[in-house]
Amino acid sequence: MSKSHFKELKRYKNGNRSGILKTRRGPVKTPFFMPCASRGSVKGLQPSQIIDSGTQVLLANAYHLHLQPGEKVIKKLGGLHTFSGWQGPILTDSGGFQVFSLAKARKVTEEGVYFKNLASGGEVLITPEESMQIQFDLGSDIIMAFDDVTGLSPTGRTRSKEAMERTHRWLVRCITEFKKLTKNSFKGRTLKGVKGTTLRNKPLLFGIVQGGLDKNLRKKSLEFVQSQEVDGIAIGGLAVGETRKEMYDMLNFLAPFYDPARARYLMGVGEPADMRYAIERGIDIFDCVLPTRNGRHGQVWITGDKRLNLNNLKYANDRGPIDSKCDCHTCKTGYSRAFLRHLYKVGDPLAGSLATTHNLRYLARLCEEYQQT
RNA sequence: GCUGGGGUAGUGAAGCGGUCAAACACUGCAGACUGUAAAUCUGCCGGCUUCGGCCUUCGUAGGUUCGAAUCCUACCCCCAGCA
Repeated sequence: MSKSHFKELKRYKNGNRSGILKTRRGPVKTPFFMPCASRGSVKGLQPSQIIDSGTQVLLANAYHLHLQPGEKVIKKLGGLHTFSGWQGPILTDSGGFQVFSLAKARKVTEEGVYFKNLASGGEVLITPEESMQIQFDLGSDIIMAFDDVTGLSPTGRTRSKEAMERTHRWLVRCITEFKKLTKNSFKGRTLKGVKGTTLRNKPLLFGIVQGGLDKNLRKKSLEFVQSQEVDGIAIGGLAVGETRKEMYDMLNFLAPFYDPARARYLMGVGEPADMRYAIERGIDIFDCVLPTRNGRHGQVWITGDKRLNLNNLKYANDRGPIDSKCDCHTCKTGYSRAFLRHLYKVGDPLAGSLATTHNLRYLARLCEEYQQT
């Protein structure tokens, strides 16, 4: 970390702030939401459509891209931006979340995590160092530390301390490897592919706070991560089975302790009400599968953070748009709820694309309400 | 017209004397989804229900039997082959 890559433009009384995160692919207004493009694409959408939604940054996944098609292939083909056609900033997740989501098929050791490749049956070891290498090869603009994520369902809260401590040890290893990988990345050098712009060629590195639902652990973890050479602070290990109240309590608790000079990223959260709550407690960045997955499954948000299931029979004759107050491409074009329902019923993937477009716009607009203009 | 095969819930399709309101699949209806093993998964899907059951169904009409979607008879349709 040379100097701060985050500029706070305005801080409001109730805790939220707006700012600019400077990435090597350009500045990004905060708060912002990143859709998941785990395997390189936001399912069903082209980059132009993603841009239209007001989306600034995508999230891709080191684990999934490592398995298929492999970071070496992507690197050879010019990096993930060239490969996928998305020229904006990309944040890559480290594979840490898969320690949780693929818990049935993995073994955690101090060295790293052994994952069973559920497609091929083989075993893959991801270490903190390898995660850094994968993300670096992909051409990530914001690299996430490799962490140990545990669930917080009522019966699965026993590993928080161990996971936090390992996450800290791994963070130190991540930083060492990150420095090694980026020692030839220069400030002020023009990045290939971004014409006419002079940007730093070095990606950012974010550390991740763990600690489960234990406030002492969380505070310790936050202090540890903030003591390290990281460009941003991520809150990990929330929205993984705990109650909404428990998550809110933690966000409230942590709010006073953040370093104002660094961006704060609440990982995995994307329910509008949760985002508002978090933004008002100082969070700048979000990602979540909800707008994309729910969109494919027929659920969309409408004004008031309410959900609507477009598969429902009651929309069969509804000639109105998803949300008459919405300025997304789907609503503005005039696609009716009836037509969208029909597309879901006949299994046309256009339904998912149109709904995803709407949902992404909904979250982007939510963030824009808080951004300094 | 003859010979053979067949008609089962919205569709396809099991069942071939009792444990059948009837497997399974699809469709239909509803729900879930928070750093994507997810265009996936779960529930319901004859009618009524105080959720314990009750009632009406397996082409139609009769019959055999304690008991039939399952056996017999007649009839009505469909399909294949022969005329």
